[in-house]
Amino acid sequence: MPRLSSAQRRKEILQAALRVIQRDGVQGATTRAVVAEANMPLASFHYVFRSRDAMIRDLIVYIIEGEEHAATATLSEGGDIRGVVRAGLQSYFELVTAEPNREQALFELFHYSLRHPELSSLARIQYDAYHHLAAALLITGGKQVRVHWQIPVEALARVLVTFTDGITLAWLADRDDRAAGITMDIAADTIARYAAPLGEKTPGENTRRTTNPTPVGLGRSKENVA
Amino acid sequence: MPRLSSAQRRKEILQAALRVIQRDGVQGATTRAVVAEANMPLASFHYVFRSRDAMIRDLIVYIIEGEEHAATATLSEGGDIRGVVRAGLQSYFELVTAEPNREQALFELFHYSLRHPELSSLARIQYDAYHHLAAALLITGGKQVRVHWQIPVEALARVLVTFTDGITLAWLADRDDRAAGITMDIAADTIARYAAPLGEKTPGENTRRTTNPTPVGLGRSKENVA
DNA sequence: GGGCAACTTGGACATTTGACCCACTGAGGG
DNA sequence: CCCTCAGTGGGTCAAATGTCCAAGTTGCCC
Repeated sequence: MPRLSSAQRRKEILQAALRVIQRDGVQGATTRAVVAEANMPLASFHYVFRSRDAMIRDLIVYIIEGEEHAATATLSEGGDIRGVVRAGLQSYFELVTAEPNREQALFELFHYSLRHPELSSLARIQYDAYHHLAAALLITGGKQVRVHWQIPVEALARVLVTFTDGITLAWLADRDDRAAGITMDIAADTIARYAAPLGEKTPGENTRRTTNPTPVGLGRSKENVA
Repeated sequence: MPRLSSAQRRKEILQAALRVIQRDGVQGATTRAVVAEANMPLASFHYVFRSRDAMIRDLIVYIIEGEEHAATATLSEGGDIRGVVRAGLQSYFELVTAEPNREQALFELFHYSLRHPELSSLARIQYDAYHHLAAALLITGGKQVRVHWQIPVEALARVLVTFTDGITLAWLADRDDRAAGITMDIAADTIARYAAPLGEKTPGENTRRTTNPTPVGLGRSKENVA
């Protein structure tokens, strides 16, 4: 076994752990399984990580960081906003079907975070990252086809993430590509409905746009929990 | 310890197991933890269930059956369709906030099913149940305010489940009631958009309805996996 | 070249956990 | 009254698992 820096070894262990979790789930990611996947002696594990829990924690952080990098390339060019959104959803979906185990792993890690109070902040961070990413995509996508959003992008971003989560879960359950496609059609319609050409004033009613969506944000809602 | 029928004992163990899972997660539902929760000797467990895995399997079935019963009472009366849908979402959401651990437990059990090939059929059954339930709600809800659905209810039902899943996940992560409310507003708009007054022909364009939603189901989609 | 810090590793240990076993109890039918 | 059988008790086993230590080894700085 070659001599490695702690940082390098740490990274290799994390990557091995992710592979194991994709294959066998979070439960399967025992210290022994991970070091076997990484081709290391068991003792190397605790040289780098204080405990298995600490490793999982670092893994989640590591994944979140990686997540933010990727996925900005899903934007197609040209067309109308509905088409852009639909294409973005499609390319996300193809990622899911190509690597379903990866998505499962992310969900499991998410629920793992929720279960462990000391990690629950990571669950929030994970979703904040998703929401920011979605908002960024909406903004650049909107600019690309010269529309603006009629409601705060944060709200729309949340809707987008809601769709991707829901679509992914249902597909993981029944692997029904066609049904997922239909849901994505509707999702694209829904998002596109809140776009308006850039020059247009907010409640513009001229072109082929629809009647104004019901004002949003006035729903009865309880207090926001800290 | 009173003498019980096998069926009764089975049920008590399953309920205890669910309580344990809500509290400590699927991992925490060891045979010993479950029988402790149920106030039974360990031997009773293996008297009723062949193995822990068999118990988990039965538990999932048990929960799915219970799920189908409940939740039909979430329909409010009167108003427009958008209001009915919104109110239904709200009452679902209040269920989630009241018992977040229950939802977490359901998700974890779902992912547990996905991980174990011999249980993966249960994952599909679980979502089929959700989709049927949602379709039934849409149908009765639609009748109540005298509208029909312009696209197959199966598709809309899937969208509804997509929303509830996504909303639940995001809320579990950040506990943001207000954001969830906004997403529900949009969800209600989205669903309501595919409703039309009962007398009206399909592509009716008279009242304050919007332009026709983009035809759905023509999206590019790959083959449907068995 | 010596020394020191960083790194590596082969075991070992305590716990937890699923599963099982076998003798025992008691209620109810014959 | 006896006998069957559901249910109990408590102990045992083997496997899996997280954690740790103390003895090695390597490379680099003085």
